[in-house]
Amino acid sequence: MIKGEDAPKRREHGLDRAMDLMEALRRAREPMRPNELATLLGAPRSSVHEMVGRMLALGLLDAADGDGRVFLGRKLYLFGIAYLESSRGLRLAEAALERITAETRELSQFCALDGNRYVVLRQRESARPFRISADTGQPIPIPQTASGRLLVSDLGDDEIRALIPPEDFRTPAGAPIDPDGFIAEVRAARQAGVFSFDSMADTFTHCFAVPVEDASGRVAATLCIVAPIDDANANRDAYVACLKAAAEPLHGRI
Amino acid sequence: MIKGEDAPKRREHGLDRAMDLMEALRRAREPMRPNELATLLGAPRSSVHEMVGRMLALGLLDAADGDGRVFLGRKLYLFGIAYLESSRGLRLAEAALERITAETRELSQFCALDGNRYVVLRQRESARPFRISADTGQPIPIPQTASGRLLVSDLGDDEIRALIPPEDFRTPAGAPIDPDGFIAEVRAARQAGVFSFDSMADTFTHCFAVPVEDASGRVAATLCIVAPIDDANANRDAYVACLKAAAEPLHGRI
DNA sequence: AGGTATTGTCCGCTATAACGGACATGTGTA
DNA sequence: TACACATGTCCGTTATAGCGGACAATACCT
Repeated sequence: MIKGEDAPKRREHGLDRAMDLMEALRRAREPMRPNELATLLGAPRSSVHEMVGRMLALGLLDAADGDGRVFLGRKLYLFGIAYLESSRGLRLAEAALERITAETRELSQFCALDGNRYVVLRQRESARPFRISADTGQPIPIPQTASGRLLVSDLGDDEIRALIPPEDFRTPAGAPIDPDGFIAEVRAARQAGVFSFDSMADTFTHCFAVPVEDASGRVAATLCIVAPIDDANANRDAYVACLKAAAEPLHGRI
Repeated sequence: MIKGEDAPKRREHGLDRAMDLMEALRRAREPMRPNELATLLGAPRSSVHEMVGRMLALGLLDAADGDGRVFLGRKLYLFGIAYLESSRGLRLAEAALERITAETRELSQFCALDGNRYVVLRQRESARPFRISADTGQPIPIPQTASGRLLVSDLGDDEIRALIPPEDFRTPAGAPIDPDGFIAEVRAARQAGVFSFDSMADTFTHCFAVPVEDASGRVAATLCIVAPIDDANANRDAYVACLKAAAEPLHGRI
């Protein structure tokens, strides 16, 4: 199973290359030139040019601006809509979020892992005057999130260390996060069925997260509340109870 | 440019095959087995099996249910979100829809072509008690829609006939639509800068559509209002004026 | 203007991915 | 039970897609 160290001229499969291109554009969050993509990925320029051309023809990429820059295409948006409308998990989650925000008046989120990063799949914004919001779908280092403690809790210590890139053990501000302490929090969170802490993204919010289990009992997603710190302190028990109650009908149905 | 008629054992490129699979699943709107997909597409079973396996590993497809059925994967949803958040056209359209529905209290839509079909890309629902809604992203035969008259209006007569499949010249109920009459409506709609008719999808709504032009002056999308027939009759001029005003800032920016 | 760097295009080579067909397994029916 | 059919897996063959490198065109400095 272990491959040789000296990569002896691997020739990449087209689909993998296409995937790399789309992921690179998603991370960049802005259009790029074929050559930029090639250098960023360390891929042959000619291959990237040909692949970009083919993806443009299919609508997987769209031409941006006047020059040669490209970005994710409209086809991907249409596929995304189809996924959204046909995913039982997301439909159930939507109902759960509605219920949570209706009851608590706080921002609620449905989150999962995307590879080795955390992402918000759906969120329900509160009707508060000062609205707390976040970017849906944006990959975030796992250790920076409350949900992250739960989403990796089915893995062993070594698996967790192998999954999370070392550079992700840092706060948004750049301060290091201790892997041992993180893993300790992971174990405690899974045990308690909840994790909460003051957000690392700002200084005025507190995040609660509870697990949503799949049919085999593994943590497949989380439900979260992001609340102003004062609210969080005042309503901690009610918020946690609300989250757990909302997660109940989702277990085994994700 | 013209290929030989007798397809002499064409071997399909992997990316095209993957695209065919995803499109088939999108049209089916439900999970399918690899074999179903193979027979539906007329593709080799072994190739489809291998491709499905690779796409599952990449997250482009997800396993559905317990058995071997697959559907569009979460990755596609995440790409769709990235497109949505980075598309200037959709952002502008969102603002236009908000304005239209705020002013008219009617359902407004932003539409475009997806290949040879019409799709709703974004919509803004009215706050009416009897809400009129439609499925976003679902491909619909061009002749069944008011927007369709505008979206093909940059093509010549022959190009229009070549683009639209013969079976699409039918109402949802199955009644035939005359291609010549359709093309006449196309020309009149482009001339007037608006098209409206009673919806073919039901018996109680009326649809208005105005074009949104790209930088080269071609119709790249449409803005629409779907209203109860009585409202449409009572407010025709105001609705058309509202649509044209909302479309104005979008021209050349799509 | 001259020179350097960057980007897009073209083309032959070859590793390999799509294919076809055989095999194995499971499922429903007579 | 036996048969027919559908589905997943494996493997050798061969068309071809990804690669590397050369070339051309353009932009950006000095």
